Amino acid sequence: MQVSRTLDYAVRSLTFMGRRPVDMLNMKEISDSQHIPLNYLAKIMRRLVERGILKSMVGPEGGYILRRQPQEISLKEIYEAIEGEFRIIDCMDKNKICIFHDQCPQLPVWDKIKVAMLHILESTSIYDMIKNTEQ
Amino acid sequence: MQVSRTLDYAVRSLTFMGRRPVDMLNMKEISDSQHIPLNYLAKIMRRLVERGILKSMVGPEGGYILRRQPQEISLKEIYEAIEGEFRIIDCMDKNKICIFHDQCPQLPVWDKIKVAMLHILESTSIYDMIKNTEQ
DNA sequence: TATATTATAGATACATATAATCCATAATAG
DNA sequence: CTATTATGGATTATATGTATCTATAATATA
Repeated sequence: MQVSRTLDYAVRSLTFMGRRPVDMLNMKEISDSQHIPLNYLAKIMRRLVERGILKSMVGPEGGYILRRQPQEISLKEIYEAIEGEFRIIDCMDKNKICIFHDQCPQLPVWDKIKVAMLHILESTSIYDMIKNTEQ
Repeated sequence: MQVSRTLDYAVRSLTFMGRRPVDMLNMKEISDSQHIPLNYLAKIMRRLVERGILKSMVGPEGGYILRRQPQEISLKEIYEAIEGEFRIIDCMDKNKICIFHDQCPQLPVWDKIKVAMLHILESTSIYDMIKNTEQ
């Protein structure tokens, strides 16, 4: 029940970029400043581009830039870009039905937790996180 | 960010036992009815005994029984018996300080989620879960 | 047009955690 | 005494997460 390092890397990069939302930043700048292995960051950035969170440009002076305002990018989107659909136990997936599924005593609790978490993830934007550390 | 199968096994076993709170049940009964590998269940049971959730008796007619009423055992206790202290990101642990710790934009969000989850885990007992599936 | 710089793509390797198995031992009811 | 049950620790297997490597495609600018 832990936030993966990969998600941490993604959030780190995006909050860093959110502080300079008009600059095109290349992977090396992000990798160096945020202490993320360059090649690993490359894979993360691709997912964020695919998801429509970032725009990329190849070539000299190229790099990445947020596609939308920091206020318009939620933590839920970032989570889903990295981890896929939000689900805290496999059997929430209709395809992975367990024999106890229909009479499972636990499922309502996990669902309640899921709803509470999703609410926080949805209502938190990159901007909100940046504010956290600005005085 | 997923509930481990081990925790699922533990909750499954305890809700099963909570339905027959006065019977001494042996591992084989639990393992068979709940579809949990016997030897793996043995390790789980030990942790629940150590934690004071179960009482065990060795020998013929031995087995396990809840130490307290189902209403008195929270999901949080079960979680902690299996996974240790509740923490959704490593840097919440004082020993694993990250260089960004003091000015981390993410930490307040993860903490908010942690608090919300803990609240649900604390306020849910074995009895509450059993009720979920009784008509 | 050539070159240096940057992202993209996929394959591969490595590390760590989770899940499962196995075997020997201790306790105890009958 | 014997069969039954839990205990304890060692070991193995599997899955997932993390990291690395190499080659390729795009493009600014000299």
